[in-house]
Amino acid sequence: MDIRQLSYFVAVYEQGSISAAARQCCVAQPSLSAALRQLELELGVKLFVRLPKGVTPTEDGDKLYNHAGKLLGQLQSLKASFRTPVNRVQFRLGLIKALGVERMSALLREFSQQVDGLGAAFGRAGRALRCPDYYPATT
Amino acid sequence: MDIRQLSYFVAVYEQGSISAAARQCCVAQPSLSAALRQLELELGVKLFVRLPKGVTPTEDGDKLYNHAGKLLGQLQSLKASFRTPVNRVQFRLGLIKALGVERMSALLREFSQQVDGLGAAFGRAGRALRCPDYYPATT
DNA sequence: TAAAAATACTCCATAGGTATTTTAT
DNA sequence: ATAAAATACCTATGGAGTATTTTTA
Repeated sequence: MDIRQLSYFVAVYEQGSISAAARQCCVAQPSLSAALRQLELELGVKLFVRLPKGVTPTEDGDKLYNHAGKLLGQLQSLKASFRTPVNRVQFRLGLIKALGVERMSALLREFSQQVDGLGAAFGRAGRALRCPDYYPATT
Repeated sequence: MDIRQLSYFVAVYEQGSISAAARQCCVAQPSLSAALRQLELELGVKLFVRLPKGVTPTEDGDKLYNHAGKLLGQLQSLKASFRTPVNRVQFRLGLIKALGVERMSALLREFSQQVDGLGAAFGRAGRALRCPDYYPATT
């Protein structure tokens, strides 16, 4: 069990649908299905009943949701307590799809390295990630 | 930030040494060093001062330790609330090093699949992991 | 029967290992 | 001088993707 699985679970719980949660989390639907399966396997309980139109939590699902909410909340407060209140500077960043993921990613990496303090906000310059085409972000 | 990093951090904090914590967690010392570096990078603070004989927490290290303790505690209680209080059966399991990790791992996997309910206790039959030779478990 | 979930694969980022060098008192 | 931490490099596990099939009211 890890943070990732729990936050995916929460998203599914709140959306009432794995696909909708996938759109919200900007990951592919099978990734969420897999995470959910792991969680159910580890806990040894079914968390949702699968219906042809989404999912609904079981009693165990409800129970986990309460726990998970508190836990994720605490993680948030932990992060918040360390986030240095830097003086923020507004800027715009234009990106076009035609650039392609890899090149765009490289540009962003270079950019974030040149702007001092941005690295900390982003964490490390990440890998090239794209929101899956199949699941456009129409939350 | 994830559970793994936080529990490694706690181990280092409580042991006062990365190497000692590595022995305790049964992972190699560089793995802990890496996790710690990630955490410090993400939070943007130094968590320990490195001394020739172990490490001592900074003020930020102390702060994180309090948060992390609560968070890990909550995770524990979450797991506990789902751990079905099965009727436990005692048994012994003999293993010899000469078997080799892969074969031993395969045997354990087969074994845990045959014993009903053991899978849940183990989680999924794990990958072949070995406690590094260099860091024998002399906690 | 149609939308959602599950399955079957492929890929690559990264956790973890070994070996070695650097650090700090 | 020496024990601990950091660095360099490699392997392989598994998270995330795409494509497709299966499920269920």
